[in-house]
Amino acid sequence: MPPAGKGGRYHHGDLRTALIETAIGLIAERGVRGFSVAEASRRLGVAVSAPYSHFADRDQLLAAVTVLAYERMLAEVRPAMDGPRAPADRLAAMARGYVRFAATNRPLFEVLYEAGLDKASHPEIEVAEQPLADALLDCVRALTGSSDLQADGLATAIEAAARGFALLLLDGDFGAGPQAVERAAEQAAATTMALVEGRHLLTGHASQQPSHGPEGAGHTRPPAS
Amino acid sequence: MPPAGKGGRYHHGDLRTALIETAIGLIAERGVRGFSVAEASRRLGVAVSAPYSHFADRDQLLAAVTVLAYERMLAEVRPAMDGPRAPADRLAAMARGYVRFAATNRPLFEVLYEAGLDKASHPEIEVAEQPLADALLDCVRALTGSSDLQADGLATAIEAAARGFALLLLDGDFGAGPQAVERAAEQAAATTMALVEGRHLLTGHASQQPSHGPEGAGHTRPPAS
DNA sequence: GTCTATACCCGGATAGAC
DNA sequence: GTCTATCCGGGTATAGAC
Repeated sequence: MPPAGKGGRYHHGDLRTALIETAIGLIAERGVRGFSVAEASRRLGVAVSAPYSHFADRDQLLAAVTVLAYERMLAEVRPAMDGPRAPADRLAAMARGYVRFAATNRPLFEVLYEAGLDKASHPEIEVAEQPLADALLDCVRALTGSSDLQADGLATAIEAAARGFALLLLDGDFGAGPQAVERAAEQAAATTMALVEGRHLLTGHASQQPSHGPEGAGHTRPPAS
Repeated sequence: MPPAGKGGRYHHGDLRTALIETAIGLIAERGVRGFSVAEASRRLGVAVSAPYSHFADRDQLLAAVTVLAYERMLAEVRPAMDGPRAPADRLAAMARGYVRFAATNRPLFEVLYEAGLDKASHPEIEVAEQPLADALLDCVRALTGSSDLQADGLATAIEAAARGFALLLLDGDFGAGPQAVERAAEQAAATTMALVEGRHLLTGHASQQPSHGPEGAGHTRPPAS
């Protein structure tokens, strides 16, 4: 998205898009918590009030970034599913892609889990998330046959491991640089293969029915929205 | 600790400790990002400046909470290591304990990974962290014999998976309530067993030598400190 | 050790002109 | 759609009195 129209003037260009891009850069530098609409405005040379013509509030802007993040992640992971490989290899490739995505799109990965958005108030996010979840489940089911119980357990274990590897990588536990990324990605892939091999041990199931209701215990926190 | 009416200064036996406890409660309600020294002071009925007699700044207070978090986590995980079980079972029990700790000490778990503290400026944190890392490695090595390469790979995979399960649980992906905690903990344990079984596939190694140096790539972010 | 008071900075969000 | 101006709230941290 080049600054549309009049050379570099956002005033009549696509400020909405520019805000999203700038937000990503800002998050890369300061983290989601350090992101502010005011600072984004300053960087774009517009008034601090300008963004509010495009987003109702700060959270709406972050939600838009989140949707973009899921789209890009899907783009990074999808190639893994289209190869003619065996299901197990496809799963390993998805894990690899997930970790690579986290490393090469740090701010986008970060916004997914640290924006603190209330999913109920931002339905677009769940929509954008769905294809990824489906892709994983499809792939797992191709492997476990009709055993839905085992499929859920395996899918959750793979998801947990991949996310864990991504976080360890971003925390610097693998060192820095491109080799670190590849080490982490390969290890995530290998872990996935190991989980596939030992999948007979994973009988548990993760999520309930989408029972969106106020439930029993746990201290829940009021959403940031 | 009710604010003694008005204007009356009243003496805590130990404001420092009270601040740490209050911080935990505050983090439970608002998250690390929502924690502020000012609010903690208000809750304790002391002046906003009082905490600065005990902590140089906000980060020092959070660092103290972090140290406490590692101590409590160690207390929750250690029993898993003392049982007379086989190494594999001990590892599974550690994973189970880790997930349970995350669920029953949410704010402490949160502060570990979201406080955004610069570890270099808070050496106490690394000290408190060490026993945990050692415990895991010892346990893994009892299993893999002298193959340090495989030991590292397995330890990292277990750590990644456990952390992933803990996060999925806290995100609500397992539902709510005590049964959700147990489901997640059991699945983390089962996943650990599966990883042990398939450990021959995990050859990668995670962290370099503790080469604490400014390294190559990656966009690092200036510490919050 | 704790108080009062203060200086200073930042962010979100709105009203109304253009 | 964007600007200017403004209100409002919040946090960090320090100085100096008690």
